[in-house]
Amino acid sequence: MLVDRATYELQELCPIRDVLDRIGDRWTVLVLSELEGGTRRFSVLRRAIPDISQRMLAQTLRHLEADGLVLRTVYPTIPPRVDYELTDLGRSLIVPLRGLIAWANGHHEAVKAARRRYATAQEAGAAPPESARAADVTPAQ
Amino acid sequence: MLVDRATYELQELCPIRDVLDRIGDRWTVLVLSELEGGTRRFSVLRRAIPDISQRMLAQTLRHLEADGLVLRTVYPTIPPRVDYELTDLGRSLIVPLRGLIAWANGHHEAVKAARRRYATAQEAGAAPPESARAADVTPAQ
DNA sequence: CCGAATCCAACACGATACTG
DNA sequence: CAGTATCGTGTTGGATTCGG
Repeated sequence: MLVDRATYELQELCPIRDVLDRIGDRWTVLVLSELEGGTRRFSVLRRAIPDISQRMLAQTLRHLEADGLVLRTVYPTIPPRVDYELTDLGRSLIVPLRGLIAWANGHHEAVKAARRRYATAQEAGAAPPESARAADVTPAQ
Repeated sequence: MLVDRATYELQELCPIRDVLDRIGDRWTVLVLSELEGGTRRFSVLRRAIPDISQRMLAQTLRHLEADGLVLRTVYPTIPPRVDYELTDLGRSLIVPLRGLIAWANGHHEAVKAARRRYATAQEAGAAPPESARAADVTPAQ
């Protein structure tokens, strides 16, 4: 069994869900990816991930810091400057993450193809041939 | 770099996000875990994952089917019977997933410890000593 | 420059009721 | 047995504004 059911049923927060809740959000993996290249400043991260909002970047970094995956260093200069870098724990997460990313890149086309097949199969089943449409009584709303 | 930025910026849906959106939801990994043990009927899956609602189980299975990770077989008997099983694509995803799960199990304590440290550090900074509380001018609301 | 606070829309999820 | 339909709710994330 993939997941340790006993731990899960004890309700003491399934470790898998705990981890997936984080890496499953929209930006965490992208931020980890940037930090893999070394220490980065907040503004550098923003520019590197153009469509992340300030709010989400700050939130994502705080979560990563709280989980001990990222180290945050504040330099009380003017203007202020904050550096972020992976901890050892953070770097250790990158290893299995790489496996998942490799799978995603390697099988994304297969997944998209499956979705197209599924979508067309669905309309074929859900949408009757045109000759029958006029008699369709199910209301659109 | 962990994530293929070029693909990401082309906006043609980053494969990583596409995969994480799915395995990041509440039930997908749990369902995959059950199906790893072999073919399962709908009702068996429900009993195996006690706190999943009928709605979420059906939805999760439909997503997995659409993505080509799970094969759905309907037997038009009375009462009806539907079998679910992993496809080859689904089984191939389980491999990297296992790595992530191993990390989660192996480092969950470290993450929880980091969170406790972070939480206490936060209250220490946010909540001034009692002697100063009376003079605190920042309104609670 | 870094980030907190607020407001708001979209959606994931659960509970319940109903169907073939 | 195996779902779908509907409703209500909490959470996620984006836009904007303010502060140190």
